[in-house]
Amino acid sequence: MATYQQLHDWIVTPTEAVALQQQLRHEIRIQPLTKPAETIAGCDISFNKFEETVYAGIVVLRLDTLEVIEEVGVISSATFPYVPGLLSFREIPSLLEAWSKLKTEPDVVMFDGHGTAHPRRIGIASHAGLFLNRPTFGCGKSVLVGKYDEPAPERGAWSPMKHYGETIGAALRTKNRVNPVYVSPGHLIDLPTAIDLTLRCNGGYRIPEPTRRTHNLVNALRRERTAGR
DNA sequence: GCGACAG
DNA sequence: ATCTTGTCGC
Repeated sequence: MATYQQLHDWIVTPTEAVALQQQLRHEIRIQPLTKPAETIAGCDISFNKFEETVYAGIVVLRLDTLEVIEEVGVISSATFPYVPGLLSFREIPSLLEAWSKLKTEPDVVMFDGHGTAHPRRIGIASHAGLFLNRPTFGCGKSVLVGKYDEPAPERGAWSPMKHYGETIGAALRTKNRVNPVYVSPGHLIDLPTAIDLTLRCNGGYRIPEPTRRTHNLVNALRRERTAGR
């Protein structure tokens, strides 16, 4: 089974969560990959509004063919509320449960959210990367912080996201004439590599395959386990 | 002080 | 995030 490091407790108050981020941000490493990646995993959770039950899942695919190698889904519970900037405290606990059930060890992990494109430079992708101790990056559908110039309309075009003068990520076009996705490194990876991997996960949709497939998985799980109430 | 605000 | 049908545009 896949393992991870339990760096700290998840039962914290919003104030303590921010303090933890300020402490953990210094451990994040933005650098090229140490070894070429052959497999990539997507992570996501689904839930019914107003309910604490969450359906978390992870789908692992081969980078060259995008064929699914493994997928796991778990039914868990999220106690921490959704607070902009503190998403990791709501989603990571359940995702770690799913992670522990994996038989395969993904070379890199993609998250539905941001990495360094965060007010304190430690979004869910960066935070999870520290626990998983492996390359991670974020690919979100909307911006949390940062400004950018509209990239060219063709797939592959991108422009840097800036925040307080620094480049924190990129607005990347994954499909012609369609809104861009927002890519940012999480941990043990750099922006150019994160952009490259995102483009390599093309399935013809705006959302890259790891995230898209996982989203479908957890939604199916939620609906079947919620069908009759 | 007034907005903005990943999923 | 989730709730939902049709509709405008390439």
